[in-house]
Amino acid sequence: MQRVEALRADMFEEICPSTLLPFRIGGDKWAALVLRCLEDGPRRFSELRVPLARVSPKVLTQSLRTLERDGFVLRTQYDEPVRRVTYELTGLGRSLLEPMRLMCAWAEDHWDELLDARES
Amino acid sequence: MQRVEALRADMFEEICPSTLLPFRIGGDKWAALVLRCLEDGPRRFSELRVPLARVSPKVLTQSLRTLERDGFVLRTQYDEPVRRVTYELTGLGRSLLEPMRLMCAWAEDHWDELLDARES
DNA sequence: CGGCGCAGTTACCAATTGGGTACCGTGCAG
DNA sequence: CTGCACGGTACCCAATTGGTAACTGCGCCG
Repeated sequence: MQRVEALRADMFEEICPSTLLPFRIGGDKWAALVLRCLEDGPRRFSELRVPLARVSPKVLTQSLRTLERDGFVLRTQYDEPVRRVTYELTGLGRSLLEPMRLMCAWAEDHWDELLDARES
Repeated sequence: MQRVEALRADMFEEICPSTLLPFRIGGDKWAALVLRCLEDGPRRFSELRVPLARVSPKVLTQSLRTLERDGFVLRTQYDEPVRRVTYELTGLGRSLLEPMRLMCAWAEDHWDELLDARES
């Protein structure tokens, strides 16, 4: 009944030793990962916690609040008896995905050079 | 006799309320500006201080050292009797300029939306 | 009634970042 | 001999970031 696939717990297992990358997207450390989680549509808080298990609820909330404040994410609270909240990309947020992909492309292209530089 | 134009003191006067931008390039706050100063060729420490007058020498040194460590900038010390040091972009550093320009383009395109979001 | 899932919040703590001010040694120019 | 430009260091401090652990209130399930 779900419109899109669930997020996988290992979504960020292998990628992104992100300290190597000379880019940062969004205000804080986890913003880029959150944005990627929202690519396919709205997600609930607890859905986001699955791939971002390494991030404590407090920190995830912080990240989401900042993203909301800056207009990249829309938070919606449903007043069904049982509490439900979703987060989704705004137009502005979605427009960030393309630059993000370009940066990932850059990083892939220059991966070896980055590693070389760090070793010495 | 200088190969390229001097850097202007007002180079960064008007632009970049950079806290608005959802991007960060390089490890620290000033890295992006330093890279832009080196676009046209090697520069001496004191040349860099002109447009970056707001940045104390200590902080500028930090920034340059990080950029050097990460392989984006090459530091060269000349053993002429009078002390001379230059900084220039490496190939890797130069390759960062293009993504930087893309991000600036993105920022210009979405400037209004960014402002709107921040106001509310 | 007990406990669980949801969507957080609160209190507290440690590390990192960012920055100011002052100072240093060398080599010239006057 | 004095002083200045150069390319930084040394020392200290404040703010921000990132993080843990514990707790909250609500509704539901059994």
